[in-house]
Amino acid sequence: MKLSLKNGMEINIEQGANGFIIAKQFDSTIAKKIIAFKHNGEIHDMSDPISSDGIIELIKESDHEAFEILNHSTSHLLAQAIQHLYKDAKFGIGPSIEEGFYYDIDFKEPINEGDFAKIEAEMKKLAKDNLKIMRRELSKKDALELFKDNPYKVELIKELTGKITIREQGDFIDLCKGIHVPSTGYIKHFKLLSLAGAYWRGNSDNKQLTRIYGVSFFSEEELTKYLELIEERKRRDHRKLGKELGLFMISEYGPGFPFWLPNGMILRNELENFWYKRHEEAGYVFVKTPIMLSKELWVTSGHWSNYKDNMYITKIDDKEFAIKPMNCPGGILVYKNDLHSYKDLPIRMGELGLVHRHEASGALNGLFRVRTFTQDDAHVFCREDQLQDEIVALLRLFDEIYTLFGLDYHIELSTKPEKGYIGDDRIWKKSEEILGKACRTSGKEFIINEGDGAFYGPKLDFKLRDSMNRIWQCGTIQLDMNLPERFDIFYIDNNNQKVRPIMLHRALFGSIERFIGILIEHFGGAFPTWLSPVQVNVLPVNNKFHLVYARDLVEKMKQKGIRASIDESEEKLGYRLRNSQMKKIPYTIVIGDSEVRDGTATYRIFGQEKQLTVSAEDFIDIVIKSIKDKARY
RNA sequence: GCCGACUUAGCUCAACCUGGUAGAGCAACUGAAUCGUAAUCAGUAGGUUGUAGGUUCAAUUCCUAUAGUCGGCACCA
Repeated sequence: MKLSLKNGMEINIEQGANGFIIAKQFDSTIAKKIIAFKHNGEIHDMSDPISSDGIIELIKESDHEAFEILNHSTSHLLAQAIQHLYKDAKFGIGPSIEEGFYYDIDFKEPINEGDFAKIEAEMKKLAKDNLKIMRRELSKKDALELFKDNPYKVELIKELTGKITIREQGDFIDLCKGIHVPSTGYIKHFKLLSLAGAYWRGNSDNKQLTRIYGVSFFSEEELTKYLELIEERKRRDHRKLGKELGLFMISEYGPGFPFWLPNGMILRNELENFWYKRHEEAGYVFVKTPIMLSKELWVTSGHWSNYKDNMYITKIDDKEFAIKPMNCPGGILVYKNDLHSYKDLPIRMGELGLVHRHEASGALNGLFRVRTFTQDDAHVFCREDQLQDEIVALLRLFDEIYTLFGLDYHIELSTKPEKGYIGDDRIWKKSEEILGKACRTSGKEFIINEGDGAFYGPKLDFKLRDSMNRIWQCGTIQLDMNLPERFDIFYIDNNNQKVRPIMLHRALFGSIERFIGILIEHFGGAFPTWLSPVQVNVLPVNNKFHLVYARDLVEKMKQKGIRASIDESEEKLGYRLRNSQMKKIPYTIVIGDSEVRDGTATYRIFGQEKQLTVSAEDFIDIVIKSIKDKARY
């Protein structure tokens, strides 16, 4: 049978026992590298039956789809090896994921990472056997019979309709409609990475299975590269760098409650000052609301009924109070403190608000997930006719600031949840449209996250991608249809009528703590000059002859607002230079005979070996410009 | 909260499997060396091995509990 390839070529396909085998006429080297194929847009196994019309696109090793197919196949190989080594193991599911694969397995006896070596060895053996991966279809009844000893597969089969697809490789059979490589021989370069508990079907009421994570590549180089990436992530871990650079600490006396150390405070203050300045320019006013407010307020806002268990509660004179988990009710009280005319709107009310949330102990993670953090919050109260412009302005501001840090991002529009939401459908639909339209007006692409909105309104979430290719949710723009109603806020329109304003919640960094954590990892601790705790480090070659000039230079820099330090220790220059580099100080300058004689400074920038000599004044100007431009260096 | 692992000097690690009261490097301190771009040399000090129990003649080591941390899961207004 002949089919046309996407490039116009015609290829022969042959009907085999399981369907069709493609590309007989390709020479063996090319054919080997074809993993699967797309037919009319759908991905198929080499053994999938297809109709004889349509266009075929071959999926080769280099395609991302092939990576997914390989990893999914590797998860089956893992399961087969486990089946050989642990007779009582029962299998859940084993999909491919963004960076590899996992398989959820119910072990009779717990295993640990020490067992990986022998599992990998068994996998290698099975891969070497080059078992053909076969597809078969069964009736539901036969499938239930086949998997009768496995309650997990039985549960899955019961929910399926029509023919049940299974995969067979040697003595291993799995329920699976996914796409696979033609045989286990394709699986050569893989590694088991970690072990974790995971609830069956993601539901915490269910039993926890053991999840084994791994990753698989088509070449040893790719695997090595990936393992190096993991190492690099560990080197850049904000918890490690935070300790090394003296930015923050977490004491066992306060799990989830970070301490800010002197260097971290400098960074944080710079960030906050910048935030205030930029928002002031954007027409914001600022408030600070109390971190503890009475229970009634939280009952009114609805937080008491929704989040009581995650709030810290205390008593004052027998009256219940709660530490705020959000800033909005405080912001609303400020709004209600005045009567507002339609001419006053929009009111953009910013607050770096300290909030506390009782997060589950297992959720805590450095600065990324803490129990107390500062939201760079703002509440925008506006008229309906102003909403669109407000959102467009926010999109611009967010874009400007994320770009400043060199952070790529994408936007997700989260829409009305299935249930538990408030407000009527018409307003939801309209709000969702406005959010989408604002994105399009700003030329921002977005993807829709169906049903993922907050119960009180739809939102735009900003997901940042750091230099390590990981994604973090930071910014958010949320429409609130709940609080204005609950607190009965209004403005007076031009007919002297009370009108409910629209309320937007928005955060750009999300949490200052988390954002700094991201920055630490994104920059690997080597911050742009304006954020660096120490911006210039001065090394006199010899304390006898060069100290006076060096101190004088440091003093001059300090007067210009540069954070300069001097290393006067009686150590060799190489030693002090090394220390300076380890602290990732942007500029290190060396002062010796020639600098003192000529009134110059010889400097090198962090991470570079090049040395430059300029006049002391020029050097100061270079640093000041770097700070002012918020440039990397 | 759940599953698994881990916790030894300020930091990074060793000794634990097979019980006999802990070692190294860096940092700190003292001294010598005064040196031009990523670690000069020598010496000193530093630990009731996370905490609480238990087993044992003897526990850093084995057992139990507990706290914290890490990898995930669940959660994330």
